[in-house]
Parts: sequence; C-alpha cells; structure tokens
Amino acid sequence: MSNTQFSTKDRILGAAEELFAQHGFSGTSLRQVTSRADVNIAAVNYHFGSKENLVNEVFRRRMDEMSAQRLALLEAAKREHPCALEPVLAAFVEPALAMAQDRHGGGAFIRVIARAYAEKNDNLRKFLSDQYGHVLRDFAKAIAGCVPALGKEQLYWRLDFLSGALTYAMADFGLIKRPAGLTEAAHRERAARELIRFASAGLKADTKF
Amino acid sequence: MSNTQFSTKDRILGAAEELFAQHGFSGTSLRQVTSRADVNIAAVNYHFGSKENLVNEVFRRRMDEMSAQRLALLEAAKREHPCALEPVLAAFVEPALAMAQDRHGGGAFIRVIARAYAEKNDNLRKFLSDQYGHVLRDFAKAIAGCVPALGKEQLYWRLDFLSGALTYAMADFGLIKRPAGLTEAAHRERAARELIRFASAGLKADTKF
DNA sequence: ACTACGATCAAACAAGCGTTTGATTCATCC
DNA sequence: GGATGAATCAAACGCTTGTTTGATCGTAGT
Repeated sequence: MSNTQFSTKDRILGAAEELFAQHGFSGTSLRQVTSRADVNIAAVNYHFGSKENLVNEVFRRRMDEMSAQRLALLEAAKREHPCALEPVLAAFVEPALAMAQDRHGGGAFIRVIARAYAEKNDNLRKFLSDQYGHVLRDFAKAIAGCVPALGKEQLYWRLDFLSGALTYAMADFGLIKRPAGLTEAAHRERAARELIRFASAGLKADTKF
Repeated sequence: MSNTQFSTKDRILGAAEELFAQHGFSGTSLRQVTSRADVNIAAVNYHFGSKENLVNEVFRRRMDEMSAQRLALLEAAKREHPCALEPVLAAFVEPALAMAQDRHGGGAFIRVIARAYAEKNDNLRKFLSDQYGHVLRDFAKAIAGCVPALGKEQLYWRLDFLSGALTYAMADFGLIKRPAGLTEAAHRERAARELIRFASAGLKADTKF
C-alpha cells in the first residue's frame, strides 16, 4: 500500500524538511522522520546512506530550484534595469518568498535555511558554500555595480546584514506576528517589499565614517 | 582539587555556553558539558535540576547584564542626543559587541542567542520574551521617536530586520571572515559601526510605496 | 516458471542519552 | 568530637539514538 503519488524518497525528504524546521537537525530523530513519512526506519539509510546525507539532500532539492530562479531574475534585472538596485534585491529576495509560499512544504524550508546558519555544522556549510557560493558572488558583483561607492569589504558586510535580515524575517523569528486578517501570501509579500526597501537604503548609506 | 577560582556552577555554565554555541542545545550532551567543566555528570541535575533549566540559566547569566547595559545606554542616548537615531542603535548594538569581546566566553554567548532564535524552542522563547521583552519595547519606542514617519507596523518590520542582521553578523555566520591582521576586538567594532550605519539608513528609508 | 534485483520489513546492534541513586567526602556548628 | 547537611562521586537506571542485518515482498526480464 502506502502513498503512490509520492515515492518513499520524496516522502522522507518532505517529512525531514518539516521536522528539521521545527526541531532542528540534531533535535530530529530518524524515527520521527520515518514515522511521519509512513516508512520503515531502515529506508533512510537505504535511500540516503546516512542522516547527514539526508540533511544535504533536503537542501539540494530546494536550493537548486531557488538558485536557478535567483540567477534568472538577476539576469533579467541587469538586462531590463541596468544600475537599479531594487530589482537586484528583488531577484535575491523573491525566490525565497516564492518558496516560502509554495504549498508542498516550501515554507518549512525557509526555516531550515535559518537553522543551517545557526547550526555551524561545518560539513553542511562546506556543502552549501561549494554548491551555491557562486550565486552569492554573482549578486555581490551586481550590487557592487549598482553602488559603486561601496568598497569590497563594506559590500560584504552589508550583504551579510541583508542575508541575516532575510533569513530572520522569512523564518518568522522576530516580533512580527501575521495579523489574522492577512493571508500568509500577503504577509510574505509585505515582508519582501519592506525588506527590499530597508536593504536598499542600507546598501546606499554613506560609506565614509 | 578542581578549580577553586570558579565554582562548579560557574564552570558548568561556562562549558555549556561554549558547547551550546558550537553544537546547539540538543546537539550538546550533558556528558560533553560536565567533561569540559571537569565536573561529575550528576552535578548538572544537582545544581540546575534539568538540562532545560541549565539552558535558561546560561541565558540569564548574560542577558541580565546585557539588558541593563542596553537600557542604561538608551537612557543616556535619549538624554544627551534627543531625536538622534544612531546613538539609540549604538545603545542596542554595542552591549552585544562588548559581550562578544569579553573574555570569559562572552563571545560564545552571542552565538547562543542566534541559536535560540533558530531553535524555536517554545519554552525558551517564552522565557526570553517574559524576561527581556520590555527591553525591545523600550527601544521600539525610542526609535519611533527618532523616525516619526514610521508607522507601527513598519517599525516592527524594520526592527526585525535589525535584529536579524545583528544576530547574524555578530555570530559570524556570513561571508565575512576576520582578516588575519585584525584583532577580534577591532573586527567586532568594525561590525558594529557598519551595522549601525546600515540600519540607520534602512530605518530612515521612505515609508511610502 | 524461474531468476534476479531493488524495495521494504521486523528485529536487533552498540552506543549514547538525561536522570537517579546511594555512598562518600568535607567543612561547619553545637 | 560527634552530628549535620551540602557537595561530589561512581555506578546504574530505562530509554532513544543512528545504523545494520537478513528475511521477505513484488515486479521485471528471459
């Protein structure tokens, strides 16, 4: 029996993603995962080899798509609005937003990303840096083109601040609780608009002290 | 024998703080903690009752001092530079910075804070909100006074972005790696200056869309 | 019909977990 | 100097962890 619409592998990835978002990587046991996925405990090691590799695959499934979207939007922004900062920021922020709104558990993934930063899991960080570091570098270049006064070091600092604000806000960590009258989609969209405005001003701030 | 300069309790708190920063709460075992603290495994439950309560106490030890510093600097800023935004932001950022520089492991604590947000541990979040929520509210009021055009909702969004950027940057999560020629203190100070500048511009950004 | 093979299963593995126990040490007070 | 009680200790508690095993199922190929 079992769900024929999604493969065992996919159900494990989905269950893992949700649980990792809720309880973190080390806070989630494989038995919780396999129980939610309605799958035998041995299936994880059969399909993924180890828990650690399962974590990587949870990332790969979403990040590949998100990175591709980001880079596509970045190219479009550079082509259609050369030297405009906000479209570049939108290209960075909106795929994360879209992912968060996506049914099929994308919302959980945003929180998983936030966890990844906190975990300081060297193995995972190396994996992410190896696989997706070029995306960040492309954005850094594009932003540097829009704000020429920004030195390299200052640019990196401000990109860090943007990343922190994005993860933090998208993961619902802060003060902001979604008003009852607002759909989650509208709430996320509001967040993206506010963040782009905030970050745009921050990136353009004076560079001299 | 054992270290007479610090009590068993203090050594447990210090070891726990460092390990929580490195491996997270559920990723750190009490045996790791007691082994690093050079203390018997039973000491944790004797002095703190449970692992969960140990987590709370790790926070209380630092947060009480940091909150007091923040509020004192905030009062001074309001008194000496009324309606100036950057001193208010400095009052928020610099105690975190000072804590991070402090020998006696304060640097680890900043990373522990970042973890706390990611963990979404409801018990811990309630503890933090109950104990230290008023500090954030005071800063919200002060910032609102400096940037009157900001609506309440926008203010909260931007405060969330600030908190995210602060935690993220202070915890060394991002791209920025400290240059070898710079002391850690100088590096942190640079971070604080950059962040204040970035956030100040972001908070003052246009409020209309 | 038989084989071959990937997928799934219950069961067990050793290791590690948070916590508890009961004895022991050691300074303090009468 | 004997009693008191907090602090520390080795050892064990029952339970969960990630992983492995070997049997079994179901489907494809010949």
